[in-house]
Amino acid sequence: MLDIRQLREAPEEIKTRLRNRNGESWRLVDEVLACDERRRAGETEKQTLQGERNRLSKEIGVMKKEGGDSAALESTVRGIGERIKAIGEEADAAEAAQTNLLLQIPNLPHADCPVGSDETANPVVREWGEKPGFPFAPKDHLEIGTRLGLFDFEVGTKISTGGFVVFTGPGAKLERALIQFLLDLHTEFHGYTEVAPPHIINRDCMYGTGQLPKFEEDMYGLEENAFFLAPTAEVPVTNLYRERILKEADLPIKVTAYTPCFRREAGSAGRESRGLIRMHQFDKVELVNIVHPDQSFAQLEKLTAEAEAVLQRLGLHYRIIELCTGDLGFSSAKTYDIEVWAPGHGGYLEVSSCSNFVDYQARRMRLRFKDADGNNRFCHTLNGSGTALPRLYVALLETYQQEDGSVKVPEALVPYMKREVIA
RNA sequence: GGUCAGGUGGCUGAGUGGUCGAAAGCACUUCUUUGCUAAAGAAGCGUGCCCCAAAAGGGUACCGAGGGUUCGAAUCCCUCCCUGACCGCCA
Repeated sequence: MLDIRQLREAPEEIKTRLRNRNGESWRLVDEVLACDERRRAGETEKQTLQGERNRLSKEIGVMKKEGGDSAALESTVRGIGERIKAIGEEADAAEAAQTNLLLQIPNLPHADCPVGSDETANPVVREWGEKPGFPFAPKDHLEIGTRLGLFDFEVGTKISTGGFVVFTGPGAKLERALIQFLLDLHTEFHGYTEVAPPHIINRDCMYGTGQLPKFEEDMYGLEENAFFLAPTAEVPVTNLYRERILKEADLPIKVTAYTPCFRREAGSAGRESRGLIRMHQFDKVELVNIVHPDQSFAQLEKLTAEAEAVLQRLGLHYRIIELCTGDLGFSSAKTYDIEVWAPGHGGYLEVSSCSNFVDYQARRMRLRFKDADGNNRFCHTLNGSGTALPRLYVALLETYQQEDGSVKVPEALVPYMKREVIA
């Protein structure tokens, strides 16, 4: 949520920055300000009347104690009460409208965020490693995995529906090995605390991190959408700290979690979703940071490096791109995507998205810290995938495939897989 | 799922219609004193919003949430949520 005070002070600047995003959210700014004006006028009047009522009610109390007749005063106060109710309803309506609009306005892109309308304008920030060469034509992960019996899409569809897969035998073990490897890496080397949160999450949390109110249809709802299957661990983990006032010394907070993620992915199909690339349920290890506002952009660099460490240890070629204003997620001020090279697929696959939300989520969830002067200030929140599993899986199979159809296990995973080759 | 008991400030806990944002204790902060790894005393110590150019200050709301009754609600009534105990069921 944007700061209403900031909107009041610099509405034109905010509109300009919102216009760089896709969508028409900038048009809401004037509407919000109109609501804000009505709201404040109503509140001021209401509070004046409430003060009057409080004062007179006390007088009635005193009068009754002394045995006087308070009927006339009571009637006056009753009239004030009616006006409070009427004015209060207007003020409440204005406030509700204002909040509703604010919840629909996305975060401001960072001032340095490259301006562009879609992903073709995302600059490549850096690359690591090189595309591996093969003395044979590399196969894609579906062919490799099917031949080795690592997963079964047909039976996934049979017991659920399209977009769900069953990992089998060594394939299931590889999935588990990757989860272990990722959690160990982040807890042992990057200073993260591990949590295992619920996967069924209530609506308040969805508002807190920004999935609601705009993206309700992207999620799997339960109990008439009173709850949702978590689309990412970002939601439960960040909301662990919702409505809290932390001590400054508590920051930064770094929490990691493995969870399955559930997404409807309506309207996605084709080559970009072949095989494991886009599933309705997938595993992910998430990294969440809650930091001091002065630190958040520096922390975004560190967070990205922590996610990159995954690919480096696994020896997978990748590149970092920065999202331009038109491609930036709803709640984010700045985002780096990490894209891993998948030789059989013949393209880069997004395995991680590392974002700084600045105070946008924190304001929605009233997550604050008390600074040295005793003021309550909003924390900054960040998160990044560290990393998503299926595409990592794809890149591993395709990068480490051998001519005989077997797959070499990268050194970092051997202790978890307890073998050097999947054949 | 059922029955009963509860939900008050960071914590414990008093308050059953009026001067209660709320006693007291603990914790915390500052100061004083004695001195030594502690003790005693004093003061301070919730959050949001509104008014004010700002600071100072003032106002208003908040005692699980939302409604209602009343001149006036932490206190009475209704609905919901949550917690605990016991029973049932169960990995």
